[in-house]
Amino acid sequence: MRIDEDIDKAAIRILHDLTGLDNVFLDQLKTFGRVDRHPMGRVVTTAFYSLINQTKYNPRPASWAVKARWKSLAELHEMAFDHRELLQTALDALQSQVRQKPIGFELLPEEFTLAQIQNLYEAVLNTQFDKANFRKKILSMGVLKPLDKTEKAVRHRPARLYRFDTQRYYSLAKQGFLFEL
Amino acid sequence: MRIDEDIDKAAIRILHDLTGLDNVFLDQLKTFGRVDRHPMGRVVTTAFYSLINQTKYNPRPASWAVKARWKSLAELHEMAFDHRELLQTALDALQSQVRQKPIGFELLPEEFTLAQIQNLYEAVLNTQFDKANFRKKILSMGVLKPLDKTEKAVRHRPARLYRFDTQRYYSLAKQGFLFEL
DNA sequence: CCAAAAGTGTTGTTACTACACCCATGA
DNA sequence: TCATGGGTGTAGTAACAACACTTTTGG
Repeated sequence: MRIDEDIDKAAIRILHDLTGLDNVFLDQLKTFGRVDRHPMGRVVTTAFYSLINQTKYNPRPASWAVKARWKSLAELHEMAFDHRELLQTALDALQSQVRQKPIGFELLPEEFTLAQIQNLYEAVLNTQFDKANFRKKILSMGVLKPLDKTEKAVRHRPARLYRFDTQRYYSLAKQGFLFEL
Repeated sequence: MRIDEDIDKAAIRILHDLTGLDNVFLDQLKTFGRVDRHPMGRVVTTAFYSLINQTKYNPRPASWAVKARWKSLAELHEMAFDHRELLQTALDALQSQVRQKPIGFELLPEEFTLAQIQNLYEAVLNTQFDKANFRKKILSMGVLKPLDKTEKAVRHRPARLYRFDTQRYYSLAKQGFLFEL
């Protein structure tokens, strides 16, 4: 972080410099400050995590970060320093946040099917949901706006598309409504 | 924080130096790093919050912090710098944490009555609960160990005392059980 | 017509709410 | 014996889980 830069701004800038990404969900996670966490000396790191929709955003790694690319969790092997711990903290935070705030939609296209949300939640929470019950629950929250559109070119009945209704969510939230999957 | 000191250790030390308190619940909250948050220059603060049981711990303010004392929220007026924001962040975190982790018991004596827990939750969450339903719910979690003791010297039917069963909580938590008020 | 996934309805069970009531104690 | 809070039971309702079933598309 620069001497004349807010910490949040620094996180945005660093993510942008590394990947070219901008205007993405970014949330402060935790500050890691064990004395021995870096072999070269004292380094205190405030970690942030971001949720990025691969269909909407195209990462362009900086020249000094050419090896930056998408990896599945399974692909990750050794990580530097205590970065495995940082990652685990982020995953825990994600699992806990995704159940009480509608941040899951950050990972979906603007328009999505109910099956896509369900798959997302099943992946993030590492569980299985009953299709009928899941859609009843998520629709009953009233924050999904059904569109007059369907999927195209699938070899089965095409699914209706939905949009997350931000306006509606905030007006409900103001009245004490809790998003809770 | 000292150059050779873990950030968590620093928080423990500072709390101890200021108040004499030791071995209390202490959790990292968030790191505040706006450029303009301190008029004297750039200050980045990692805030922690602590839950302290007044009946168990006796704060002894350091000589250079003689004005340190307990204040109710209502008593708080102006606070320095962005400390009002820090406090609000802590309160929000407390409300959200207390509903999903059994940290409320940090604020109670070792042995407590069900009415005490209920009062605590009502105060923290700023709500009211039905007595019968609240006790059914909290008892059904199975993490309260009933004692063969009751209150003394009350001019009504004395209430049974309970203890939070840490062992049991951890063994349940390992099986995926979620504390949720 | 078939396979595949979308989408709906029903039924039984569990959890929650509201509220009435009894109990034990000190004054 | 009264006031006060401790403690319990029940009935109605809402939420949830399981599962069977119908619908619509492409091949």
